[in-house]
Amino acid sequence: MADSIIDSLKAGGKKLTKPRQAILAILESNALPVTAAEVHARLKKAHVHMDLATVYRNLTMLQELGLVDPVGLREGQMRYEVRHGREHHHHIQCRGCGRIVDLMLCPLKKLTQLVETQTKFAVEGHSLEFFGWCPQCR
Amino acid sequence: MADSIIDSLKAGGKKLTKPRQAILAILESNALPVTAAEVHARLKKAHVHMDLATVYRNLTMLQELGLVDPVGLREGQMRYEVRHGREHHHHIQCRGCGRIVDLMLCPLKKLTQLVETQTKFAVEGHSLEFFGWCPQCR
DNA sequence: CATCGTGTTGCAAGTGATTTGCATTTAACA
DNA sequence: TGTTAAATGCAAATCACTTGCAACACGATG
Repeated sequence: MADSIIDSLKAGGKKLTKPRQAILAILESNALPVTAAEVHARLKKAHVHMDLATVYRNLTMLQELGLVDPVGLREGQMRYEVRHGREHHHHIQCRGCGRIVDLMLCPLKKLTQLVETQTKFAVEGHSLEFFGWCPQCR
Repeated sequence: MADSIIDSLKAGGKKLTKPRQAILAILESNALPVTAAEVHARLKKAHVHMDLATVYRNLTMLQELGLVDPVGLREGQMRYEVRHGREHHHHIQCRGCGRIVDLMLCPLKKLTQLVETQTKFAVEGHSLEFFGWCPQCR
């Protein structure tokens, strides 16, 4: 596991428990954002017994520490992906099969300033997701 | 109510029932996106009794017909707003008080083409929401 | 290495949003 | 006005997520 992750946990007064390591291992092995239920299922497949509540608690905590990013795709559930070692990016999801693909771009740096001027808000984040049809489902 | 809405309902084989009219009236009177529960509450305040399930069924149907747009702000519930008579736009929500402000801009026309080239998906829509702190909460 | 204090976990129960089955009603149109 | 498909109310169910609490496990310290 990356030192930066361990450092962040320590800085946040968090412990590096075995269940937590297992969750982080799953997250790090996944290129695409996963749901709590998916994390739970993959742990089970790896013969790691863990309560779903523990998965949720950890995902929430990791998000608060800024170690994972939430990804909302209007699915009725949240997805999460590790931030460590990856560029800030967005996603596109197929309306047919649900397949998710990373978009290695973010056009919103300039726009953020415009939004701040326009609204007087201090912008802290944004979500940008695309929906469409993948080549197979088209 | 706008003719275009009535036409769309008819084209979709939908009826213009009284409950449905009441829901559309609420939606049209709201500049900002509302939740199903909010619609239900405003109906109640206007002494219109209606089951929450009916509200949900109508919002889903109106979304399928493209008459309302879903707005996901990571609140654990969906919001909806009428599309009729309004420019395509996005939102910003305050992390402090939850206040939502319309952003009358969308920088994504060019980007959509880039995404299509990059992924071979046929892009059909996108969600773009900002989060931050409003002047009062800062 | 034993101890202690705080963070963590499992389990079970609880929420809150959204959906569904079904009997009854209603809009649209012949 | 009769017919029929769509729509509604009601109650129950589902689903994602959260919470209370007792037992447990890091990791700092002696």
